[in-house]
Amino acid sequence: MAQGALPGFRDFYPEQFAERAYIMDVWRRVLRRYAFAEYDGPPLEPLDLYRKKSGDELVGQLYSFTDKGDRQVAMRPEMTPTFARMVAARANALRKPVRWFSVPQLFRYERQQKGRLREHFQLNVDIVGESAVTADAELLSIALDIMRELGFTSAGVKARVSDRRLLQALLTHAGASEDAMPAVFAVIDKLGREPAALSREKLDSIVGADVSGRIDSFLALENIDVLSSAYENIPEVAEHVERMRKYFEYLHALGFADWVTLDLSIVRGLAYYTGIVFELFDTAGEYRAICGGGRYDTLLDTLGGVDLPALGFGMGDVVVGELLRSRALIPATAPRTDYWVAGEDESLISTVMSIATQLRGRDKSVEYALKPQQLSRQLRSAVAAGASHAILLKHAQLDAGEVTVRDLAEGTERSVRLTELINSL
RNA sequence: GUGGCUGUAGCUCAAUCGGUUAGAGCACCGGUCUGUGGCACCGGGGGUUGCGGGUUCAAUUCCCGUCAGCCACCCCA
Repeated sequence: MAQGALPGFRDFYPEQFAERAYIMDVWRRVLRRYAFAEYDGPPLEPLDLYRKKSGDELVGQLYSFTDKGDRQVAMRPEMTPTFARMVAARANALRKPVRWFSVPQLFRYERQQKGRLREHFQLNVDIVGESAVTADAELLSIALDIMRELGFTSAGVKARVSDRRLLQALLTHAGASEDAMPAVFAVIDKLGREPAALSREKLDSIVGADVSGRIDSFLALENIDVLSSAYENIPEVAEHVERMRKYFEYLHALGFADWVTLDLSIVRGLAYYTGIVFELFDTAGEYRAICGGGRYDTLLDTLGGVDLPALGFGMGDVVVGELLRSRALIPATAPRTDYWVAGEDESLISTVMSIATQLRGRDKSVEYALKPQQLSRQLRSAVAAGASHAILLKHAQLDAGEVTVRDLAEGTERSVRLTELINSL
């Protein structure tokens, strides 16, 4: 058997390429509606660019090597550092808020599994320079609008939202100490991925049973109004609850109230997020997160030395593609050939070419048999190619300047002057 | 990186208990067809049974290794 693609890499045959193009078309179409501009950067970056943000554990998962100039380089595993560099370099000149998106191919050296390869295309959407919660609502609205455009409804896809500032305030109010916070976040992040009893046990050992019990009960809250009335008299929490309440209000105004649920256990790893965070899931729970993002107000400072608030999300093509395929939501590709030109015998090949050229001059997609074939065989090829019309050339008709145009879907045909046909296009 | 399952034609599968030249459908190419497509019939190309080693008179079949795929873990995008 022939050598295939490298593990975790994909060959895109025309059928797969069509799926990928469909997804990317939707991404670009929706982002244009939200007035975002597309950018890109290099697929290969200095290894150090990723060391700063991620530390050495992540470096182990990078597709990295030493180039011929003895530079340590890595295939980009994410877009954010590149984005941060680009924004930082022109921070003063850019009109704020910056509304940019990109569709980079990203790489990571990891064992592949469901919904996860060593390479994928990921839509990256970012807003820079706006700290108001309106920006958070606008951002999530984009992710949800994409899912709607792809054919999903609020019954099939849900966004779970949280806010790290709110979670922190609630934890503090429940009695968790500053020192315990990172460990508590780690346990909360793992809720749902490990048995509830184990999580509870870990939590008990970090903060004690009393605090742990209080944490358990507020994590279960899914209704912002309940949360709101429970904490309205506790200023250090109420401030953050109020922001979340507004977030829901704005999402309602943007038309996505049904798609969003509060879930304080959403932490988004232990990464760089500082505020509102969200993840999109299929409601059947078959796939990993479709998309994730949130606010990262300190990252541009860390990476680029520019203190600007920012927020963004990433959405990969692999999970989205699997989900679309399983829900039969990928539209059939349209026939790609407009005309198939067929001659009744070999002597007409030059005429076939000439007519094909005229049709192509009218921006039509045209094919014809490259070797002599019987007319029946040519028509069979035309159908197989998905052509919508065949143009049949016969000596008797050509003498009068006419050709036969056959509608391959209807099975009807008509005789028409060649010049008229061309000029009508 | 760890563990489990699976590898036969481009695809889906077959091959008795380990036994002759590894078969079939679909797809592809051609013929019947000097002619107007999807049908039918006939023919053709395509395989180091993932790869390597072992056991055996004999391995697609049993054993070991390896590679690849799937799934889960780790971790995250």
